[in-house]
Amino acid sequence: MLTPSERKTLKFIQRYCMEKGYSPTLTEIADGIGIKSKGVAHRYLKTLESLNMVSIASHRKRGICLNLEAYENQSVAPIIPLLGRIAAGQPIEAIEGREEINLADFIMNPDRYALQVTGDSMIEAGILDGDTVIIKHQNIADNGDIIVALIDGIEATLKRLKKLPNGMVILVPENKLMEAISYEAERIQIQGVVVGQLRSYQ
Amino acid sequence: MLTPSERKTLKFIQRYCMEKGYSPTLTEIADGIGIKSKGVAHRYLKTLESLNMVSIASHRKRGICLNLEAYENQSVAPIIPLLGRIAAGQPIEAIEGREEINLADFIMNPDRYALQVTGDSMIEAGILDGDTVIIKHQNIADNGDIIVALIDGIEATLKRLKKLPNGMVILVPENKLMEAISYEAERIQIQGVVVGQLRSYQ
DNA sequence: GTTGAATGTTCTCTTTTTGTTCTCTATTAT
DNA sequence: ATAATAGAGAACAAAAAGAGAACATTCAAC
Repeated sequence: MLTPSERKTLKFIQRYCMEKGYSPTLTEIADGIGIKSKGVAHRYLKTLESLNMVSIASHRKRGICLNLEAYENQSVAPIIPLLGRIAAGQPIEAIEGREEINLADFIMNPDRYALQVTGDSMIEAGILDGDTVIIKHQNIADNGDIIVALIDGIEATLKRLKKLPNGMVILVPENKLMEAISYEAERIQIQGVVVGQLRSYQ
Repeated sequence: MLTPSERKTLKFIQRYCMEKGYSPTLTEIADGIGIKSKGVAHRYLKTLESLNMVSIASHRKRGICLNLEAYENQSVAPIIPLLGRIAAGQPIEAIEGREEINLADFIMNPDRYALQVTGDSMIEAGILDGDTVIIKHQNIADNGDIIVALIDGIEATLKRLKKLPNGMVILVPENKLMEAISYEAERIQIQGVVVGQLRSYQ
């Protein structure tokens, strides 16, 4: 298991390579992880090499190579570097403070589960056919929440919730081609609320 | 059987490891379970070790390792149950075979990073303002891929790629209100391809 | 080629942080 | 009373972190 400093070193190299396309020098590593001694940086690098996390071309400058397979096994926490913010017409803008995303935040709670979405009823809310939604299991929801609703105890559907003062409930699809339908509150059972959404393009 | 304090210690370690990817120090454990003495934390740890709940690398810092039995109680891997498929107008349909999603599979690769999206240029592809996209770092892409493009080495943008036979490149936004713009291939540098997307509603 | 600056390698040393082992006290249930 | 559980904290051992010097090698400019 890596020490925090070694981990920091690995992260720095990973990030550096990602951004620049070539590996950093020892001095840059030292600087990047906030120390002054390149000798120390070299020691960390040697540890990473002995663990097969990186390969080092001896004496070559910028000769560090990330070893992909070993890295995969090692990464226990679902953490991915967050490089910045992208907006049309601007350079990628760095984000202060938060430098990585922890997917565990998505699912830390045991009352979450996933559903795969079929159909286009929520397409204008950015939930497409084939997407996966993360549901938090709960029986009540607020106006405007996207919920998993069970109608008459049989049909399940993903819709935006709208509660009316007169006790009626409207399930609103996010698709111009479909119509919102209203029900008596007793017919609708809330099974959960959408707290996340993910899509894979692979 | 575990005493309440020992259970609390184990839970804390599980949670810590999942979030950070490495084990806590004794002081952190003490702090995490609400006591002041790291000596006491060490005693609990020793009990957990004798019960084979954890392994401890002697004298190593952050050398705690959760054992399998301990894992089983509470999932430490970034796994979330996939309950089924939801379609409007039908009961939730169970999915055969794959009953859980491992978020690590989803994105964990050393050549992946995340970017936060600003703007509405890809809204019709289901990528909304504020979403996070997972980028795979590569310099070539296929027609139809959604890419991070660097224009003239300065501007970064997220667009769908369209390559023309005459060497021109068109960056196509997925928004009716915006126009596709074509460039000479030399002006466009591909920084990566979108392989995933996620959104949090919290 | 030669040369020199930049970079990689190998050390020794010190400081800081963390793990380990104690002893002592308090509380609670049997 | 006794045993089990909880906690505080001191004292020491060991690992990790860091500084920095000295030397080796590379690589690009000349």
